[in-house]
Amino acid sequence: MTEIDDQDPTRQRILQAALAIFAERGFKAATVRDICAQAGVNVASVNYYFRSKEALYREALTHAFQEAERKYPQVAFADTGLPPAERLRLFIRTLLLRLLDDGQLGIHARLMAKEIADPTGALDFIIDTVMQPRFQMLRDIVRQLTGPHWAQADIDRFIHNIIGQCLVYRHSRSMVERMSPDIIASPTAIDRTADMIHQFSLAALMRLGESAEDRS
Amino acid sequence: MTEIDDQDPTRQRILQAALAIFAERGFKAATVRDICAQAGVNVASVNYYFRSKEALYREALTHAFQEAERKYPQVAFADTGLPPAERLRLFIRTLLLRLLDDGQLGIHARLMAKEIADPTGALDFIIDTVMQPRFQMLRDIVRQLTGPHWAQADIDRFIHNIIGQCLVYRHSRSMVERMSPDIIASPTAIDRTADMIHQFSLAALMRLGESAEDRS
DNA sequence: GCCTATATCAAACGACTGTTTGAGGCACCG
DNA sequence: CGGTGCCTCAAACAGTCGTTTGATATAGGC
Repeated sequence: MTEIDDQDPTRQRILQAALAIFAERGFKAATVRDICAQAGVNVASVNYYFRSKEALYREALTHAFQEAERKYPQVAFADTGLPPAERLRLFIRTLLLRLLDDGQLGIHARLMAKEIADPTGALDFIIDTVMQPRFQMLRDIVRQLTGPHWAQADIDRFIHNIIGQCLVYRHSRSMVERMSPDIIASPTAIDRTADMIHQFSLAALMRLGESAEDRS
Repeated sequence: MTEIDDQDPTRQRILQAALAIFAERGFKAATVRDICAQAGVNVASVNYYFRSKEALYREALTHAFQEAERKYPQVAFADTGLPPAERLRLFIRTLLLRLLDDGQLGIHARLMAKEIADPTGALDFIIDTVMQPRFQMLRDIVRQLTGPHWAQADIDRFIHNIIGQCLVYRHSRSMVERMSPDIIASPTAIDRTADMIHQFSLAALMRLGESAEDRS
């Protein structure tokens, strides 16, 4: 929180507060007044430094992405030298930990999840430039694990299945905590959950790969 | 829409309109004026027939649940005479179809998804009376498929994984449609998607069951 | 000292929200 | 006919939202 010391502290303070509140409540439910209260500045400051709430939101999104890429690059996941099962494990683990981390680390993952659940159109360009290549990488990994016998549409279905297993712990967190209070209560439990998603998905992909091979 | 002809048509019209709009936008984003406009009644009618927007929401939720149970009971899923793999298939298929159905059939599933994603506390009692037994049934099914070697917490993780695979197609619909435009575009494609979630989950559970057996 | 640009502030604006009000319409009953 | 209860309506209410305004303070150049 106190890492950036620009020549413009109040602007940065607004940006940091906006990140936290947008990530927590989404674009529409977040209010300019709450952001300014958390930043300790006047309400008019948002429209002074940024032109509008929407422009602040866009800038917060791109800022969060650049910071995340700079500080926590998905380098291991992108390393094509690693075995595909290990790359899948790293992807799942990183995604889940970020989705459930309430601190600085998870902000951009939670922003993305909110934006995807209730799109404002503000980060279509981020989706095209960041998510598309990442999705393509998942396509390669999954295809390596299942073999060449599945259609592209089914490979994509597998990917959405895997991502969905991670997202459910954020989008349906209230339900998860009510039905199974222990499984995301501690860092150890979250680790185990990430591991289980990986084992679950890997087991599915390998068995489906084998059964598809049999049919050929 | 024109199935219920009570002695009180306008009250029913409000309820129907509320169901559609609440399911589409969630409690907070839905406005009383939009509901009344869709129902073709005055704005004051909501507070006349129901006491408040929140009371209307509660009544809409319970009404949706009773209607869904009456018209489309999860009877096949609950049939313990069926093999567990088939019961799992029916559960996944029914859930996904309801989540993606924009008509009357899917309203209560989409209402639930919205409520779980952004809880108002209005249906805690529904969760306890309806979801808990259903979740317990899933526990039995999954345990039958994996064998007795997994801890209860991990069984629960598998269940959330399965549910998450279905929910992602609603919560992240915009992302799914952007990355893979074809996989939920038609009823045929949705059928295939439901089938793939089932195959994916079944393969995972069986393989994890075998590997756990080996270790014992 | 004077001027200008930048920054901050309380206050207000207009649009929206859920809710309340009070006047009226209408059917029914004595 | 007069009255009673149920319903519907436009209008207004109080609150919140994002945004704008105009005043005020401060710092730097000449």
